Amino acid sequence: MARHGFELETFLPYRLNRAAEYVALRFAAQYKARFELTRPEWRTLAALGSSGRMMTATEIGAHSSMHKTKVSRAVFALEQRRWLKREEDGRDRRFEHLALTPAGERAYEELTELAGAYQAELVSMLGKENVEALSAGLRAVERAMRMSARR
Amino acid sequence: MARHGFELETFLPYRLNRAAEYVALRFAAQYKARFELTRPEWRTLAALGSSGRMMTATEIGAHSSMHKTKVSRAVFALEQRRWLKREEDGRDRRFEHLALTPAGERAYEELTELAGAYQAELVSMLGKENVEALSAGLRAVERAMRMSARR
DNA sequence: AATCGATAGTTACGATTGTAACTAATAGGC
DNA sequence: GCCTATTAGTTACAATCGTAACTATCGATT
Repeated sequence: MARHGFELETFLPYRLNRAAEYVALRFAAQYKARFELTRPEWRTLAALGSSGRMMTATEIGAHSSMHKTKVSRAVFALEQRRWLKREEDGRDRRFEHLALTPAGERAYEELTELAGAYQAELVSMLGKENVEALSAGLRAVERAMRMSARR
Repeated sequence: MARHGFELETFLPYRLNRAAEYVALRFAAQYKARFELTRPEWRTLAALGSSGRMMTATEIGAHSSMHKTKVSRAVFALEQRRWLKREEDGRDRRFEHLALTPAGERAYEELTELAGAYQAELVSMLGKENVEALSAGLRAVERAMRMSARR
C-alpha cells in the first residue's frame, strides 16, 4: 500500500516512544489514583528512598534524569506534604540536603511495592525472554547515552 | 548503598522512558533544525506520506498514536504551510480527506531520508544484535497494547 | 578584599499538552 | 419523520514543561 520504503511502524524512535508512553501511563495511573502523585514527585521520592541518604536537588536530577526546575517543583510539593525535609549545609549554604520524613518513608515503601508488582506484571504480560531482550536493548541505548554525555 | 530492593535504574517504565526521550530528541533536533517541524507535524506528514493516499484526521491519529487535538493542530499548521490540503467528503460532510501537496511530498521525501539515515546510525551505534533485541522487546509491548486496546 | 566566574536553586514566561465542552453532521430506533 | 446517541473535528481552559533570567553563595585570581 505504501509507495515509499518508510513506515512509521518500523521506525525505532516512534516505537520506543509509544511503548514507553504505554508502559509509563499504566503505572502512573496506579500511583496517581493511590497517592495523587505526579511523575516528577514519584521520581524524587524514589531517588531519595532508594539511596537511603540525604541528597541535593542537583543529585536527584542527575540520578533520575530530570530537569532542575522539575526537581525544584517536586521538592516543594513533597515538602508541603511533609514527606520531605530540607536541611541547610553549614559549610556551603547553596546546598540543600534533602531527606524523607517518616511519613515519606512509609509512602516510599508502599510505592516500591506497587512498582515491584507492576514490574512483575510486565514480565508475565510480555514474557520473560521478551523482557530480557528489551532490557538488553535498553542497556545498549543507555551505553550510547553515557558515551554521548561525556563530550 | 540502597537500603531497599527497589532501584529506579532497574525499573522498566523509567528505563524505557529515558531511552525513548534520548532517541527521539536526537532525531527531533534534526528535523527541527532542517524544517522547523514539531513532532506532531512530522508524524502527520509521515502518516500521510507513507500511506500514499488520503486519510482523515481520525485515521492519522489512530495510525500514529496521537490525540485528536494534536492531529487537529498539526493539520492546521501543515495546511498553513501549503504542505497539505483538505477535501470534504460529499456523502458525509463530517469527514475531511487529507492529502499532501507536491511541496508536502517533497518535504516528506527529504524527511524519510533523514529518518532512514538516523535509523542506520542507531544500528551502528547500538549494534545490530542489540537493535534486534530491542525490536523484539518492543514487539512484545506492542502486542500487549493491542490486547488491552480491545476491551 | 574586590572582582570575576561558576554553581545551587527558584521563578517568570512562553509554548505545548490533554480534558472537557462545543459545533456540525449522521445513523438508528421508534 | 422525529428524537436520541454517536462521530469528526475544533476550541477554551487549566496544567505542565523547559528556556532563560534571576538571587544567593562560594572559590579563585589578583
